[in-house]
Amino acid sequence: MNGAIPDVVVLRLPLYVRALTQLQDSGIEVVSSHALGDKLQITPAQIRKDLSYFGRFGKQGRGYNVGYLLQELRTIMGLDQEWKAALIGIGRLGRAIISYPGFSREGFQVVAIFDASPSLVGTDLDGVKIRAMADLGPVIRDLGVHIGIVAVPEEHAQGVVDLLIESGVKGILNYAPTSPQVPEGVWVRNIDPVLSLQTLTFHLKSAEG
Amino acid sequence: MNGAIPDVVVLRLPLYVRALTQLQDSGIEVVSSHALGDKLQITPAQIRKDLSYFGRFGKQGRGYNVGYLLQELRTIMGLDQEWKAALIGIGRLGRAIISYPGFSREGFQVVAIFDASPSLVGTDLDGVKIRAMADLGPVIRDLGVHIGIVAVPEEHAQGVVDLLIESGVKGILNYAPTSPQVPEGVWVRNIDPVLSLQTLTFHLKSAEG
DNA sequence: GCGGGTTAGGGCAATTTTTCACAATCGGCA
DNA sequence: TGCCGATTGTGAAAAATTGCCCTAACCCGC
Repeated sequence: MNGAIPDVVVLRLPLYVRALTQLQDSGIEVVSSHALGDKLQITPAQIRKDLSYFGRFGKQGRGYNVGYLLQELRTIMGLDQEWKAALIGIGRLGRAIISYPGFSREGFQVVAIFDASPSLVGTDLDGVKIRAMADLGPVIRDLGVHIGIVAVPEEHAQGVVDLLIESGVKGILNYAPTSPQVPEGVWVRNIDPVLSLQTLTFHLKSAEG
Repeated sequence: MNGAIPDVVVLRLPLYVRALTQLQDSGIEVVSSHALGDKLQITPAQIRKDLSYFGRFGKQGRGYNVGYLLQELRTIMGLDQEWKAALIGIGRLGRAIISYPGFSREGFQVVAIFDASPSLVGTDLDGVKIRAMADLGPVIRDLGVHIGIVAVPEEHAQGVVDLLIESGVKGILNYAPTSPQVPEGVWVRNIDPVLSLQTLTFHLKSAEG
């Protein structure tokens, strides 16, 4: 076993956490790879293989203890700690993001907001001060921000990403409709519902024809 | 060559369309697989192989004509037509979705909104009437809705998905934090920024330790 | 305690996906 | 016109991912 975990596996881990949390909320204490697979439409073998990258969490003849596995996975993924994020761009999209309760509920706290518009800088939003882009580097370092959430127009996205990386940020959640280039050691996840819709239409069109 | 296109390929097609559109807007008329790969951080070989599933669009020694390839890809993906979507759930998230201009700009039109709250039913939002859940089936069939956008709380998501499928919808964009189960022939794409953040923290944690 | 039924873990095979390598072809230029 | 550098398209190789299957372990009921 070498230390590297395939990215396809990493992408599935949050699904496991989410499903296990649902099971826990329903009062279910034990789950088999088969039952979990049914829930997620993933084969039991794949779930067992994925988990085996990190250790042995199950018991033969019984399955996995939901609470235990959940706790282990949360630790593995670093979800047992708070993560500080900075939001860049507070237009319509940025406002929707900041008012979305899901982030803080899951341990992601937006501790700083940046925007290029001078009229907004200095005002407050949900108790977080809106700051000037020029202050991005120092503020991110002072506050110990781990993650940048990019919600600026496409044409500014790469510049903002570069700034974030320069300031030491290693993880970026990008809502701009573009694929930012980043160096080794920086991770980006892109959120673009339009791309998802477009993969849907491909299938819809294929099914019709 | 059999007709089935791997899903990994389908997931990349919209990236190509997006990048080509950017190139076109910059007035660039020809692009090589290498240049396109640089932009998207995809290897040139992979781009060529992906495109070769659908035909031969390039010229040796020169590359791809941006406008031509874009048009071909848009046709292949069905982006040369309008797609009708129904939004289910008009809470905070649903409002953000309806006010997002990116959908209509890309040819996706929200022609119906449904919500379970009686106080909202009958009112208007951006010129689209909010309707009762009980009307979902008939309205979807009457209006010829292709895609359902699910923005209801997690506990209602599966039920709404089932309703949509029953009404003949074959493509679903799901914003609820859960993995709905669907039969063969129905396609779902899930949007959950929290999952993306959690894959980021895994890498961030690994990099630190 | 014992036996039957169940299920994890892990090696290995099958499949899928990516990358390589090269012949064929194109445009431009002398 | 004919050569040269560049780039595609594609079969084959390599790598990655998934699925299969068997063994060992565990629970439960008796």
